[in-house]
Amino acid sequence: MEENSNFFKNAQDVARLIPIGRVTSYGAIAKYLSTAKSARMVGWAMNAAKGTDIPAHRVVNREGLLSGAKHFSTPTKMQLLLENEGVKVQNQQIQNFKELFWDPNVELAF
DNA sequence: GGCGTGACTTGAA
DNA sequence: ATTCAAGCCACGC
Repeated sequence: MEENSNFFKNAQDVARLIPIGRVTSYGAIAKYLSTAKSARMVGWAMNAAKGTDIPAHRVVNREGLLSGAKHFSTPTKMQLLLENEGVKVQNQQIQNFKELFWDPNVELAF
């Protein structure tokens, strides 16, 4: 079976729903999937999402830091992608993170 | 098949 | 406020 992991599929699906110029956190997605403690798996799902149409660069940690930037093709790719969407990033930290934060639990409102 | 690691988060001390 | 510990589960060795 290759698609038995709903978690991965859902996480990737949610990530794909992130509006341009917005960002979210692994925990937010994990919590949306009722698995708040499995935030790490979201990161792994993003790892699997690389090379797809999934904007993994819009997913950061809870501090607004581009923790996963080093896993991109280039460490600066993530920041460039975000800035390309109008998101200000400085020193791997998203500016206005609180305003740009896109919470699936709220925006999607279940 | 066990052990360590990891794109994290939360809660307790 | 900061630091420490534990939980989660897939993947590689």
